[in-house]
Amino acid sequence: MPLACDVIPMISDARVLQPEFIPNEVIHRNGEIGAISAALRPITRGEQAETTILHGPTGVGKTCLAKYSTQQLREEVLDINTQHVNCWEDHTRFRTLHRILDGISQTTDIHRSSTPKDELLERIRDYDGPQYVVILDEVDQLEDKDLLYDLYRVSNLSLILIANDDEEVFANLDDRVYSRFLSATRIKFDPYSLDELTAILSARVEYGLRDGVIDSEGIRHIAEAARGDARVAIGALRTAARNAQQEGLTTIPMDIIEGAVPEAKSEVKQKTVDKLTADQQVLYEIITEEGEISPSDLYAEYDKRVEQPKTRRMLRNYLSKLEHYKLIVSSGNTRGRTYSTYS
DNA sequence: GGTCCACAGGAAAGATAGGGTC
DNA sequence: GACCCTATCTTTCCTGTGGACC
Repeated sequence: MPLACDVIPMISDARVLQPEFIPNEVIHRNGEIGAISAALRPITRGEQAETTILHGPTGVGKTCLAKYSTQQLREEVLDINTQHVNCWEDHTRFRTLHRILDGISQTTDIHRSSTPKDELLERIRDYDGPQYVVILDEVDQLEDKDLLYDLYRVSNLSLILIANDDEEVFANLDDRVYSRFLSATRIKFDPYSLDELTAILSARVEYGLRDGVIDSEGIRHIAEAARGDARVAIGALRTAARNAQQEGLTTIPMDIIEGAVPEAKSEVKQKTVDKLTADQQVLYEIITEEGEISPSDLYAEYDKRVEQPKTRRMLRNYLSKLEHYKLIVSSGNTRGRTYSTYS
């Protein structure tokens, strides 16, 4: 086996293997791209775009396509602003508004402690610059859904909303807000088929790895194991390439590919776990260890492990968050309820 | 059928943290 | 440094639901 220092690096462009990479050409989503472009087209005439809702399971390219479409728009329209807001991280009204203002450089004199959130909205309302496209990713995590109504009414501002389940987003909206979004363009994203995922991976291999590093059988194996989730597939490809390179190999053998798939799935899950608070992580840890556990046992075990335990009500909030992000799953009602890990 | 109890989740109030102003 | 204001987090209180038991 050649030493690592003797071999040419197999990764020619690591950016291509990153989950946040937006390719120059998106394949197998022509229908969805067309629908988003049509919704955004009014912007080319200086008008507000139609509100667009992208929904579907994780890893099907919703965020990628939203960003890709706004990039394409930037090439067509000289004067335009865009901003991506992750509502998991910026889930409060203040933070979301702050992030939106950040996209038009209006946050230098805004302070959490002294600027009322009403003033943030006023600033956005007063915005009279070029058309502004805001992508609200994971919009179902937004605490104050009335904000959608407020943003909807801002001229020069167009919304692209991204969620796993569009019904969940609008389930608890009052009629006034709900009616505004009835006419929005809704685009459903289905999981990629095996052939589609294979083609996506092949494109990444072509631009990200040196020739002959991985064969078509290896690519197809990753695509099969990813089960329609491009995020897992690209992660597995990245992991396999990295592991093979660390071993000083010039190609990626099948045993490394097979090991990379569960590792990539674990990495995807770990990224979500890392975003949890310490208390949320303790709950997740207990459920992972126990496999299946009743609420009362879970609360008791949590109390044992934490110095300053939160109230049961707070833990229920945490648990619903864990469930929403498919880290855990609950089954049964009232007394028969249990929590278990998501498989 | 009535009662009890575990549980989920909404609403409102309280506590806390961070930063500005004087 | 004390006070004030604000966003955010947490707790408290409450209601509704559904299974278990008599």
